[in-house]
Amino acid sequence: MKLSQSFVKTLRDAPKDETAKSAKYLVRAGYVHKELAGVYDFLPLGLKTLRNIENIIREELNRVGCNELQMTALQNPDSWQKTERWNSDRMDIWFKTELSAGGELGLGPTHEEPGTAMMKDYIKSYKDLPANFYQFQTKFRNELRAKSGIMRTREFLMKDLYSFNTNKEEHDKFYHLIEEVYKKIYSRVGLGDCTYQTFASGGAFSKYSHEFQTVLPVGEDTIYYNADKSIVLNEEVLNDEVLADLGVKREELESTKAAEVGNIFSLGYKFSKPLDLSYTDQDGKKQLVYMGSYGIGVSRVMGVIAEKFADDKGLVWPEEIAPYRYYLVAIGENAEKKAEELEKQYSELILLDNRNMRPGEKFADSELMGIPYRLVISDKTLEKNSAELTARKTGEQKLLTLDELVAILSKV
RNA sequence: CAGGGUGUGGCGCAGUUGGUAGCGCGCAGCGUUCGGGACGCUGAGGUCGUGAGUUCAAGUCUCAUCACCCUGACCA
Repeated sequence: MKLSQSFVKTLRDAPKDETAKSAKYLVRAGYVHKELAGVYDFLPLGLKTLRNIENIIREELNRVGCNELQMTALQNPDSWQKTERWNSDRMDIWFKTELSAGGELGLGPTHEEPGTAMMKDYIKSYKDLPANFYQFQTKFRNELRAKSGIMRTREFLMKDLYSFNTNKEEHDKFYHLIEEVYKKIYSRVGLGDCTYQTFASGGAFSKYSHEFQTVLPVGEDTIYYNADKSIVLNEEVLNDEVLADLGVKREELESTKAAEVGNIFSLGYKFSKPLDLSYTDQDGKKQLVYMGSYGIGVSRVMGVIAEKFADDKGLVWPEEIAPYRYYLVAIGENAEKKAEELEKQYSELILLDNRNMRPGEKFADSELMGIPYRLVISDKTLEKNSAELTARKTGEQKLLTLDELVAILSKV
């Protein structure tokens, strides 16, 4: 990609209505544009980053046999009324609207109800189970207060997965499988070292749920953990009963701030019962479907990663999710020619800064944008038939011959 | 939703006791520069969030309202 083709400009000053470090940089570097409080446009670089995270999640879910589909954002009140979640007293984050022809509609904040209702058409027999589906879907939540840039918004991209099983035992196996999948996902997006599976409130239908929390000073949650971090729990379930269940003492736990980057829930019959999602078992008897739901806020994960790794010069993306892996700067006419050739061949990997600017500005932007590696080709490096490679994260620099460079580029 | 704060060119800000609205960055043109956010000259761009009111006169005072930010509450 050539930067000269982009309409996006980087900003020297952060807009004053952003206070989160990640939000300031995401706006300055041209990844996102703010429409309203908690409502953001994803610009080309931002969208590419978001898609990279999305694709990692997709790959890992598909690997274990999950089915991707897409449901609607517009919600029929019917199924929500059956679970009593249409009522704003029970769900105070609804965006509701009306049909011109009459009748109410909601903008989906989550999809348990429509997903359960939909599956009534496909699950009839024990032979139809187990089943699951997931989607990447824009969710709408009328939060009283949006904050922290793209980490807590009113419109956001979420991966939601729903599972349907004959009984708890079968469900538990899937639940544990997804636990492992999630760990792999967080590891691949670069959060593996600082993300923990925690015990959290399970609501009315199960004792616990699990959250995945990334240690982050500006996180909204407080988590407690023991010495080897084999036990981690959310502050909301820090009580005597839970401590007894987990076999730890309060004094053995330390606390830290963290941001929730995912959750997994055993739903049991909470939705299948009111919506009557059932199957006929081997004995010809009607049984309720045992359900689970598993969410990852994709755009929030992007915000958490931005917040986690940004330094005083700007964003620092882990390699797997960066919009481009190399930021290429050419100095001098011969170098420019060489750079154009490289960009043409590896346009998915290389962001070529061919804007008519001085090198210093380009270097600063490469750092602001957080591209993992900066490549500089100049008349000087060309004398040695080489290019200079600088790692964004460490600042480490080395000279590569052009042959070595091409070898690296072809391998990615 | 409670408490607090902020609204002035695209962005960041200044604006005194009420008296013709400024600066930096950015933008446009010309020239010199070109490995760490260059420089000179010229120029464009603002009903001061919105609406009422006080006054000869309001960016400035009063009231209302909207938006945005922070803390809290809320948060499958």
